[in-house]
Amino acid sequence: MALTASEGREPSNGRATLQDVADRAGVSLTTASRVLSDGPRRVGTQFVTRVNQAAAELGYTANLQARAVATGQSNMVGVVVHDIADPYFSSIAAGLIDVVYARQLLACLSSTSAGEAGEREYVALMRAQRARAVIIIGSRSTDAAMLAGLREEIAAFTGSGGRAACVGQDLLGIDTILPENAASAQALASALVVQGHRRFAVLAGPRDLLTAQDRVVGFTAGLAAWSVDLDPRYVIHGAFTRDGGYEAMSSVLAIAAGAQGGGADRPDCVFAVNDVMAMGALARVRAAGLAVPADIALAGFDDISTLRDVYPPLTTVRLPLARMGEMAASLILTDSPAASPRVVPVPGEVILRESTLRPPPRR
Amino acid sequence: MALTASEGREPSNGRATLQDVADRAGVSLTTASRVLSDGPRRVGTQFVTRVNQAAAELGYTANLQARAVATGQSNMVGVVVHDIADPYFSSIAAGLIDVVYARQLLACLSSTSAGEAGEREYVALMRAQRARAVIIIGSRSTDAAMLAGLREEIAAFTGSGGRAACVGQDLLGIDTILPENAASAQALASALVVQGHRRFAVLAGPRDLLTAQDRVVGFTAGLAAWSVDLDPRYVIHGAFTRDGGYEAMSSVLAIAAGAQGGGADRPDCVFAVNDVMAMGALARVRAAGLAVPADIALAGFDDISTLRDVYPPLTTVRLPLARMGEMAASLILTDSPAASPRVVPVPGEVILRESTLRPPPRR
DNA sequence: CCGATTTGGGAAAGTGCTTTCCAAGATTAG
DNA sequence: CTAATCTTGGAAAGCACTTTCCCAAATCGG
Repeated sequence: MALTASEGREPSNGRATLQDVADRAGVSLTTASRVLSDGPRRVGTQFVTRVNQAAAELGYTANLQARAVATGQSNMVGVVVHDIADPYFSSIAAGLIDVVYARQLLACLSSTSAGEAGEREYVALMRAQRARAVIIIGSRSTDAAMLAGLREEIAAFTGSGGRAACVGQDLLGIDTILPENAASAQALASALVVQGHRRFAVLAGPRDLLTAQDRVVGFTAGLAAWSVDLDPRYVIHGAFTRDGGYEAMSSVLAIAAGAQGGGADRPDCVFAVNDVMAMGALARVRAAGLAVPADIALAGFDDISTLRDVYPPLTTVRLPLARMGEMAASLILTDSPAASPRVVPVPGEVILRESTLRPPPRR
Repeated sequence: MALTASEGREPSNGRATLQDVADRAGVSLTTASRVLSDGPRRVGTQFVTRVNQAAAELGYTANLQARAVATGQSNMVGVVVHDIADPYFSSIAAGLIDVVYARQLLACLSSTSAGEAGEREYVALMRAQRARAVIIIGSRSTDAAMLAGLREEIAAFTGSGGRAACVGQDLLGIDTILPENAASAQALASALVVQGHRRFAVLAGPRDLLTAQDRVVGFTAGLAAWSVDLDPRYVIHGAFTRDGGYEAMSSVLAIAAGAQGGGADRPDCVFAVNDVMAMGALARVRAAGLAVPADIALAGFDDISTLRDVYPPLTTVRLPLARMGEMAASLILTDSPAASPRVVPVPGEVILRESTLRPPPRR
């Protein structure tokens, strides 16, 4: 009783402080700090053990926030993602987080899914947190005002010493991992033409989403290179989601049915600008009583791993998503920022599978 | 020239501090703080405007780390996830992050995928960060030592004022969102028996993963209720992944082929303890030249949204994943911890689709 | 064996913020 | 018209750390 009282109050609330450790070890705050924060300064062995023991007994853990304030540098990396439930984003994020965590840093995710202005807001938050870096994953829209706002916020962030990188479009003037959407879509188009397809439809995603745009443009160029026309009526815009793909496919079928010739005009190959949309389109095709690829061929983009075993196997463009996340993380974790923003192109790989196989000509 | 020099150095490095703002506004640090951190204390209007203007001119943003140190409470919530690229986890995380972010908090994700001791390590990190709460998503293994270590760390965390919750197994003695794995698997088993299936195989996942265990146990119980035997040879353990499902299905086919009767013994229905494994199994079945459900029926668990359009549509158990994430977040964001840990059971819904349809008897 | 250098502990000054406490001036009540 | 209360600005004391600076003791070279 008397002993515990005189020994000074151990913080039973659980929040042991460095001072508590120092007191218990009978050393100065300074010494305790030196022992527990592996700095360059050496401390005598008997003190080291005493401090360590005291820390262990008190269950002490350094307050990293306070440390960050004192040292002026934090261990936080912000990750801006539209929708972490989307396999595209979550795959990239997974690669990213692995690298970040391996470097003893802390990855904080935003969910911008709700508000679109959320990106900017989150970067601002990261600045307030004095985060070490921020990584923005995902496609930029073409909304100039929003883009300008985001750029401004990023400038403020980097201006106050933070690093920034982006996976997607090279629009922010920062280090960027840039999937070659257009080139890959073009290659895909070529491959499909070679397979024998001629009448195409494109489920083009949102009109203002650059990634989607690039893929459409590349695809169109690929067709053009083979002198294959793409009927503009068959470029259907919609959401970048499963339902978007479903709806857009509905439109394709409706247009085909409405055209003279009673459907003879129907495209023989549909390109959905991402795999998730392709799945929606597939569902719609089946709902119409048609089969892929027998009645209509279908191709996607991204090669989402969860969808690699679907039937029919989906022709698509493989992007090394996890690798892209790792690359982004590596970019901002290099010692010093490059003089000018680096842009790392990431090629996609056309993967031809059954979903675009030309059916043998009917006898 | 003279002016700028005499006015005092504006921090051109971008890191404006509250003191800078106060100086520029010609007020005390205290007043600036009161204006910029909406406390209860009122400040005269002319000072408010002056401080705000100064802050705007300097591009000042409060250092949240410092604020956290000063106030003693942070805005961080740690989320422990095995593999964010797994749609099961990412769906839960999405719901979680939405709620967390809506409450102006910061969600930090771990990636435990690498090391299994990572969970404990991350909780420790969260304690060091003085995080407000930690949420552990995912199945616990039965490794007693590891579990004890994690519990210990969580105790330290809650002991120092943090909140903790868990989505998955009720093993940590904290608030838990508990999917009714066993009951749902049991219901699934019943439904499958009603559909006419009799000879079952179970792709059981890792032996030491409780979620997997529960599903197996529930499924077995469901069969037993109908006096349907489950041949123990057909309970195949393996990884909780697509490849695990593929391998396990290989074993099933091998056993069936090896049995006397030349495959007549083959199960007519296979239950994979999660959807991702079911996809792997599906791939294996197809590789064997068999069809689902014509030759063999297949059921999964989770109803992963990305897989809702696969062919054949997968019989499964739907868990409201995003909702579960939201619930978990809500649990730890309530004002005060409950006296005893709350356990919120979440029922699953059996969803019968084509993958388990009994083929019409052959003529 | 003595001056020069190293070693290592501690006091104190930051780090960027909040919050308590104090003291003037402005209101209000009686 | 004075005493009692509000207001409201600022000085200073935290918060939990790191780090600089100082100084005593120990080591070392010649």
